[in-house]
Amino acid sequence: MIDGCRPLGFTLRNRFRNRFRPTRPGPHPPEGSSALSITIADVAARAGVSKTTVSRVLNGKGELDLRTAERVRQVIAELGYVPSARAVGLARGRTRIVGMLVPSLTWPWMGEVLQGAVDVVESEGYGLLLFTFNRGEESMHQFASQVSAQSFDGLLVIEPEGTLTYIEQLHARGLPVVLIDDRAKRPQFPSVATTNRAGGESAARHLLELGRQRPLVITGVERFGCTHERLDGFRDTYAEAGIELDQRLVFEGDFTHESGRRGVQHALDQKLEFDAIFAHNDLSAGGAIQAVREAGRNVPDDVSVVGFDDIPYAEHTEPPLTTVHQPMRQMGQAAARMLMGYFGGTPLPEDPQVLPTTLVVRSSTAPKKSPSRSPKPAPRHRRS
Amino acid sequence: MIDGCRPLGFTLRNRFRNRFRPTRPGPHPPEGSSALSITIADVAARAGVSKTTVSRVLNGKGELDLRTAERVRQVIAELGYVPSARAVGLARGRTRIVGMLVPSLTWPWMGEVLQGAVDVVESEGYGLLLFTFNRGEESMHQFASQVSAQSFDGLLVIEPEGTLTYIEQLHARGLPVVLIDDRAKRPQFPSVATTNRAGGESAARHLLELGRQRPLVITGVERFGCTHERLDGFRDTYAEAGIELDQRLVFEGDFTHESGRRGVQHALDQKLEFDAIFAHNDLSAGGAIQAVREAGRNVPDDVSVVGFDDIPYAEHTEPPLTTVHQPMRQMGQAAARMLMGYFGGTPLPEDPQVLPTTLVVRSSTAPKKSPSRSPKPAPRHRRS
DNA sequence: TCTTCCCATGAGAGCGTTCTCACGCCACGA
DNA sequence: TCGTGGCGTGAGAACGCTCTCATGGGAAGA
Repeated sequence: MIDGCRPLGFTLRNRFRNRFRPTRPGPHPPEGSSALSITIADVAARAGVSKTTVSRVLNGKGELDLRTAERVRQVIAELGYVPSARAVGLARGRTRIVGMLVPSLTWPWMGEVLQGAVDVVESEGYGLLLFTFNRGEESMHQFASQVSAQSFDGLLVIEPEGTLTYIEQLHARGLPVVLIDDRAKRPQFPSVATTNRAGGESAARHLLELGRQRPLVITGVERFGCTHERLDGFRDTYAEAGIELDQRLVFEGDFTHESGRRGVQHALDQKLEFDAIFAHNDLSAGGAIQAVREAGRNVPDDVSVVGFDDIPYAEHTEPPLTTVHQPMRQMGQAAARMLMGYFGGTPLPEDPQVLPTTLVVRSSTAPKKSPSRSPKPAPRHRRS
Repeated sequence: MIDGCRPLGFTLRNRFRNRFRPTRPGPHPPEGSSALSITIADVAARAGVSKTTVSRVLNGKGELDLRTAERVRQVIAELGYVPSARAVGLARGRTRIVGMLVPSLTWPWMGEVLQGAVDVVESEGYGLLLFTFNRGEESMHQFASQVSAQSFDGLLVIEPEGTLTYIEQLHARGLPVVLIDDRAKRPQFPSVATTNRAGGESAARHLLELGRQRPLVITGVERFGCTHERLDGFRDTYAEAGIELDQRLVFEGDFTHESGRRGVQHALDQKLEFDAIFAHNDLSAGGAIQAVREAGRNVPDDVSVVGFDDIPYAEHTEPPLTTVHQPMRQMGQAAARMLMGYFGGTPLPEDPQVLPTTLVVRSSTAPKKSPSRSPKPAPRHRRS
């Protein structure tokens, strides 16, 4: 009666079942008519046991006779039965779905984070439900209503600007939330972050080692915490080497390619000397490189450039960009793992889990070649 | 008894309800004890009507007294009630979730497609459940089981290589599927595609208009349909202008930056003349540009370069890349809209919906400057 | 005034699971 | 011989909705 195509749980009849609901013959389909889709009851009947027993086999709970279990398992395989996610969700009160809220999907490093999160979530048999903040207020409403509808068990979030308070409320009200923190916000709930400050430091150290004493800094958006952390780390490291950053050489950018160009242009217009650039992301670093070259100066010799993020683009600038790698994929993974761990019983850590940045040296940086002013190529801080 | 924090549907008690299940006092919670989460029954009780009536108000079905409806609506607002997605799903037999299966999330244009799909899906009040093929066989198993569990109502898919047959099976068995076709596969089910052939043609026409008579072609992966379509369109257009492509100038690439460099290198090594390059994607176009420049030739004057895709990187190559724009976001939107339409009653179209590519002219192409051989700068096909 | 019909509403089955209890059976010890 | 206890199993409530079918009351028609 029931054959071949069952394992997928979709049959043509099933598909139309609720849309073009046929008049039902009665409360129960006539004895012996084919089931619309295999349920636990079908398995139970065929195996000659109760639904309870089948459920026990499925979930490995309770003690049951080995032979019974084996028989049930066989029937399950035969029929290709898979429990309905909807029904399990309702009965258990959980969906085995985690939500993920992101500001936009088109940011250059977003794919990495997403991939990291998806990998972990999937490998635990969970699903990843995606939400974006692309349509502003309306997006937020949609999202809020999905939260209320309890469509998912936990939330991974890269904060859309200005929604932190709302997310904090969700957390306070019991929704497990893990923030993937790209802006150094340090929220009142579990999060995964990276070492922005140490990243700035490593950029500075690298440039100092190359003998670069007058760096131009093209920052990120001023209101983001990460901008300050990156700048502070950079500035302090230079200060430790006895070099105070020239305030005129700190240019506020906005993470765009264009702002990198503008930063360089500005310095050039003001006739400010600089032998290096630290840009707060790769896009603006790329813009900076182009502007420098168009001004007839060489990268990396005249001006060495360091970026931040290490997006794929960084490999393809001319010359390939030395940059501070942010472990975006790992952050996605870590956040997802935290949430999975929580579902498994491990409490969520209060403190942010911080993953280290690493400096990736490519060809946009090089030692300063015996400049006319300073007789020694080796920078001061390396004398020991 | 019920206050403040309810609208979100999450309370601390609710959260632990099933995990650390407390011994229940009995089959029903004691009379008057606070509900764990507001249900339709709570609303019904408070409004002095039956669950049925509340349901009718929610879904706008059936005829009901205006005042009753108003009263119910008010109670719903007061309590901040939102129907449980799980329960609705079970009762209706649908989840209001669409699945989306993609090979990888880190491809440069994937974010665009995803964003397009998410936007449409969200605006219809659906959710998007994301699956990737990143972990090969295992991914596919996970995915298959979610399909069987009927976790979603329909599927948007960018085909992970080699899974077309499987997807076709799903479709045949009644799962609504729309393919976002990035490789010109022309499957046996609804899909959204783009004009690869016309894209190749427009690239050729543009180069011909610029007087470029010896183009080097760096193709995509040979086994992809899109590679052939792009090449055929390009070749045929040149043929129409009376120029047969030199077979030695057709280099098989693999869509990587590196393969673009290799293509140019190869032609250079073979001492083959060329005054233009048509690369089958932007990444390889970028690599090609760099190789050309490193060989001491100028882009666009000595060699004009046209790419394909129009990913963000194309704006930032040096010089900015002229390329054939693929409407990835629109494709995502169109596919999602098809599926939404189907849920609304419109049947899925049999034929692929084809969205046009457009040529985006930037600075990597320029008219050929009075070359020594040909006295006329204007290409032949423009004489009319 | 008595039907007839429709409109607004309610009771409750059903969706496909999980989980709580209860029960029957058998071995074992007294 | 009769408890006693544990193991394997089953009945059926609960999860929170939707939807079918039944019903009561009033307006309209005879």
